[in-house]
Amino acid sequence: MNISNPKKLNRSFYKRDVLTVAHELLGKILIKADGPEILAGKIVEVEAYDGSVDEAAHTFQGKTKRNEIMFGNGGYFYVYFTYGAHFCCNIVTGTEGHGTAVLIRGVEPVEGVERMSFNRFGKNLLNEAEKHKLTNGPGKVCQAFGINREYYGEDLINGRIYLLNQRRIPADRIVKTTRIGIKKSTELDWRFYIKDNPFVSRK
DNA sequence: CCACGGATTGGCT
DNA sequence: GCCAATCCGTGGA
Repeated sequence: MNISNPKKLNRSFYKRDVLTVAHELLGKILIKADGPEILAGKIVEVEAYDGSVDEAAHTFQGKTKRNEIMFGNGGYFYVYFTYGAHFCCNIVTGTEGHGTAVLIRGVEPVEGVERMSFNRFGKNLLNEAEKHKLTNGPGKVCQAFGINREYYGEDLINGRIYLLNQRRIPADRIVKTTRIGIKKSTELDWRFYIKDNPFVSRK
């Protein structure tokens, strides 16, 4: 594993402003350690959501059973089900009462590629040319990692899912654009991705 | 109870 | 590029 500084991110990292955390999440390693097998991937694409100003956020219309984890402290996992088929996972940010989170839209596999391929396609990937299809999208990341509603509310400091610190991606390697797949608050440039990385869902 | 539509994906034109 | 598939959370009656 190509990890230079394998230290778990702590609570204070997540409790900051959602846009700051979104930026800094790029390049960090997402780990799922549930049982003997480790799955790991470098975060390459994210989107920020903030219910206080952002109509596209699930928290915009107040607290419900589905979104309540987003209103708690940062450093927890918000997993939701959508389009009758897909799970998407988010990193909750901020402090108590802030309905903010960062959607993980793309990761570059670091460890457990075989398992990810099996989770996605039911078989081992054959060609290098298709490898990017493993995890270049929010639903794909969850399917590859086996993330479902069982992980709703997982504590990223003491749980089966956590992040490892890595050097910050330089600003000139980060692209900032509008978010994908939403109909409201489309003017906000709250999507961030690592330039030229093949595991970004789209330009 | 019922209707609506979604932070997506993959297949087909 | 377009569009159907397919649950279920949410809100209103």
